[in-house]
Amino acid sequence: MRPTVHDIAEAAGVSLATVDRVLNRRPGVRTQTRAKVEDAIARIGFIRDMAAANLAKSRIYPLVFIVPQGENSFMAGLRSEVEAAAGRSMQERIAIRLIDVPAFDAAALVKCLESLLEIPPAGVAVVAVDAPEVHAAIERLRETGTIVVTLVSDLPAALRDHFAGVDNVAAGRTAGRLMGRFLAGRQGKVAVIAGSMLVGDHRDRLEGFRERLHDIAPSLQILPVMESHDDPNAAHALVADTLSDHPNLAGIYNLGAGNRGLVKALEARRHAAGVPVTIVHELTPFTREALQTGLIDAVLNQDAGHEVRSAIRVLKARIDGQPVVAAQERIRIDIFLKDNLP
Amino acid sequence: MRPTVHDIAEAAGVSLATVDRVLNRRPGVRTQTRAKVEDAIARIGFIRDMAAANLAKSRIYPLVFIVPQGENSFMAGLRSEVEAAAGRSMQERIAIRLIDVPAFDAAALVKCLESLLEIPPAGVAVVAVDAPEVHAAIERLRETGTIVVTLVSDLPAALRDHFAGVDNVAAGRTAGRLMGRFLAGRQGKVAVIAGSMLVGDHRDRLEGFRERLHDIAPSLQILPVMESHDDPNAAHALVADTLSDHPNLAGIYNLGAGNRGLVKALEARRHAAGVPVTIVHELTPFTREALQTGLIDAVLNQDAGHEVRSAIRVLKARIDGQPVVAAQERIRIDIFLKDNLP
DNA sequence: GAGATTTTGAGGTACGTAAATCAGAAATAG
DNA sequence: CTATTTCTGATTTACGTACCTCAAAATCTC
Repeated sequence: MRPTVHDIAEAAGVSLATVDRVLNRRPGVRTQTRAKVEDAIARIGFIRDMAAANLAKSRIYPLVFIVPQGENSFMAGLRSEVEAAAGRSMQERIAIRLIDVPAFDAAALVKCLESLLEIPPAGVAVVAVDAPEVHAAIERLRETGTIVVTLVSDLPAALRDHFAGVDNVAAGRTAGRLMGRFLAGRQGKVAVIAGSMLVGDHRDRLEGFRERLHDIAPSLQILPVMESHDDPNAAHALVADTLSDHPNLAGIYNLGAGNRGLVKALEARRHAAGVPVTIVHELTPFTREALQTGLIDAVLNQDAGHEVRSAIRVLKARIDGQPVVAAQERIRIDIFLKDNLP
Repeated sequence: MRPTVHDIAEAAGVSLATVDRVLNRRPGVRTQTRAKVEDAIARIGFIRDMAAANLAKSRIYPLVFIVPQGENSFMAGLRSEVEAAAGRSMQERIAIRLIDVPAFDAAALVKCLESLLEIPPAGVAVVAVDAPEVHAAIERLRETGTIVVTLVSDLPAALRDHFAGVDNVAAGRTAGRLMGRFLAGRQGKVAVIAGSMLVGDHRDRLEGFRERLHDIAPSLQILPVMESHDDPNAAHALVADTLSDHPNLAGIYNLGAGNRGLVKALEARRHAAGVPVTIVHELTPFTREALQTGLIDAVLNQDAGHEVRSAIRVLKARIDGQPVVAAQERIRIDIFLKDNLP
């Protein structure tokens, strides 16, 4: 039988009340006695039954998810995953509040974070904007004891408790390798579209892509990076223009959102000779369709559902001071081809 | 506040005892009364607090994992994931028994399944061998109320409650596409090595590979399939022979295990001109190393840890008659290149 | 309509932990 | 050596569900 708090009390030769004081970090225990109890806990291998503890506390974990507003499919998917998780809140003893903030807006994010200071939730998951004022706001929040995990977009590691997202440099390298291999030995030009070079993720992806493509296929020439601001219309214009400027374009890499526009521009040239190898990020209804019809060659994806569920698991664990199954919480860079679509 | 059993009693105008009889399918309730209670449950949206229920029952879920013996790294990894999960059994209220059976041996598997009939566990996860006698044994086991999920290798859907593994036809197609794209427009021969054509997974992968490679790169010629019986030494011999018979071999696809031998054979030719494009299955220390050094071009992988954890989650849910988050339980076909290694 | 049978109610204990109260013991200060 | 403060023990209630017993009520049988 698994040891209980009573067994600790017996093993340590103290009362249940004292064990409780130690376990729940309540004051009024001498260091000596505390050590005795902690020793007993280690000796008999006590593991707190979290289910029973939560029952006794009638605890719910108040969690806040802060997600950028905006039309793009990935963020919409992320939001709906958060909502789905909120729907399971009863069973999981969590209470999720989803807050929308304007995208790429550090000031708005700071304001949102500050509003949490009044009644700090137990945990916060935030799609971070990497700016000094945001750093400061998160620091203040964490000082209240709130656990903070970054979602999709990271901050320097010291500022948050965990990151639920992918390694974007590696994602860029992966895109670079695929581009290089798919264009095996060919010469030509490759267009790169970013959302905004002010965003960390996009910078990381570009860095990785450049590095790897240069390694593998030095004969390919990367055109100057264009910025779509994650807007489908802008992406459409950029791609259409590039395609008419460079009829023999070898490849296109869109490391931001706005794939809807990109696909539209490609579609217009569907039957032209020499369609460029196209690699994009995030599996959405549009990219899925384009992958299936062959307009897009590969989609690199981060699974928003996994990210949300992982963030929740990690938040709960960290709030309870419990360990995390690291391998389970690593978000992978999925490569989707037409054949391994989920 | 979330509704409790007391709320049901009140809403239905019956006593707690009756609610309990209905909830736990105990006898002695008139159909009429039962309906009243069930109606109240639906009306107030009662969701049983499983944590409290399990606490009251001091329940543990007795689970059995049946995994093939054998040296290959993938199965060893799978076993160690099961053991890791068993190590968390305290916290998750599960009791896992891990049973080894000889690989690809239907009779041994049947014997093992039959031995479970005496004290049927609540759930069984089995790496299935697809044979009629196995079907029958699993049917008998399920008749006792045991939930059965297949792991890695599937059976016809009607025979099991769930499959925790990947779509192997899709995996084969994915390999075929990668091979075709990496060999863009080249002509030549592609060698395929299977473990055994008697195993469903391997047949599926081959089917998918052939189909897709033929679509994409009809100029490539697939050599007759060789069988390694998942033995590294056999794989080594097969690859070495093939390489000397076909010095200009364009590609190698190993859809079974035994990659250690394959890598060794490739290594011997490392500095020869025209190393073949090599695609294999399952990320192990050997394939990871070979991917890193560039001997292997791509590894298709199924994450054994995910499969085991998913199997456990599904077993627990099915045992309790609870719903499953389908998206969370879909095991993906991971494509690993040198750049997106976890 | 009496007796037998089935169905329902009321109440309790248990699971493992949290959290509180209050009395008593031990340590520290003066 | 008191007076005070700090620690510790004993006990109780609660969380939401399961499961048990015993009695009472309703229904069925002849």
